[in-house]
Amino acid sequence: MDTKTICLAVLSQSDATGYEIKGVFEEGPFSYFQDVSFGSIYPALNRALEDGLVSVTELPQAGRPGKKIYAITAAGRDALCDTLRKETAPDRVTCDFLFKALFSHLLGPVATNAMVDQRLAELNEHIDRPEGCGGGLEQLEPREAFVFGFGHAIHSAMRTYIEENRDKLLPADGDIGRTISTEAAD
Amino acid sequence: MDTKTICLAVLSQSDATGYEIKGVFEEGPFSYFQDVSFGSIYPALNRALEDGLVSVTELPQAGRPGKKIYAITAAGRDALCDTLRKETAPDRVTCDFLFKALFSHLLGPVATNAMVDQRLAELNEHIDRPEGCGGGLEQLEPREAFVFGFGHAIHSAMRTYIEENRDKLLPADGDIGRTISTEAAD
DNA sequence: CTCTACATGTAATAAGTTACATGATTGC
DNA sequence: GCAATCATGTAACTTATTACATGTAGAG
Repeated sequence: MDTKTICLAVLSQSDATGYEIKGVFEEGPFSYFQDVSFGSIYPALNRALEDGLVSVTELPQAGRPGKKIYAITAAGRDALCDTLRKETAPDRVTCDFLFKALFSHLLGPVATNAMVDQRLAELNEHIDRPEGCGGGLEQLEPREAFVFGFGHAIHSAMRTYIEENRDKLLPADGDIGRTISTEAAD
Repeated sequence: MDTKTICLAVLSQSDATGYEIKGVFEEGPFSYFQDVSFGSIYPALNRALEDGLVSVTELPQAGRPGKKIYAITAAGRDALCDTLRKETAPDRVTCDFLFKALFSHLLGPVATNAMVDQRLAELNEHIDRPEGCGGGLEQLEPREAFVFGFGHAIHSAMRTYIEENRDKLLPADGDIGRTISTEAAD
């Protein structure tokens, strides 16, 4: 989703600074499917301000650059709803992992196993970390629980699939891949 | 994965034209996790040619612009292996669907239901279409079957999860969402 | 007669990432 | 003292998408 929409969506929940907007999708239960950087947030907020989609209250702070607390306007809310109704970008399961798996014969069994183990470790980290949301898991609203649970379900399915099928990525010779072969480690 | 790597990877399997490279990830069993357009393929191939990663054989055709059949070089194969060993970009479950689900209260029950139905239809289309690979499903190599099966498993998991939890996206009032309410259709 | 497949390529445009610049405070 | 957190912002860079330009042949 484009940065402008992300900003408007966060602001539709509560007023926030650019810094805080980044935090919503950087940590917490929703970090797994969106990503934003300051380099796109701040320009997006300024553009939204020019377009009257948000308003800003500046509160100066000692030393630090003044906090700019953004709030969504009625026009912003309309624009957000419009976008949510229109956009129907097809979903993407874009992981480089699959790409590498498809060409795992070029990697060799040792590097392939290492890659698979790493991917499983990443998945486990995500799955076994329900605290990721900052301790407020039980307070999630149903639709938030839906999104959080979606990630959990999908990552679990990935783990299961990988565990059950990883042998397909290795030569059929038996336990070559499990043993340290003569292949040079990278 | 960046276009250059995609091109090299396809060429590592067999010689191909830019047109054919696009086809590999546009249709067939691997189209669900990668995307490429001509606007990125042709420049990538020309850059790869300059860098000595591929060679080209031009065969003129009547009328049509001459076919340029690219082949990977030894240097290209090395570059490809290097990239596959290094890159460990975290995977992304980037679907706008989740984003919209998170803000489904702004859509209202009718639009939300429509969105969910549409997503389910898309998933079903993908899941129930094993012919997607051009009829050669049984001939897939194990690692290809792994990647194809991965998509199937994940899409099935998504479908199951959505079917079982879609009620979380609607108000808890019972069957409001299932009935045509007074809400205006978009 | 038009649309699609074949086949390559460029240019305008869009969008985001990374790195930098600034600067105080708090924890290690 | 050094890194991290808070806090905003700009500029350079990379990358890809879209639309266009060109042109034939076959299918409907």
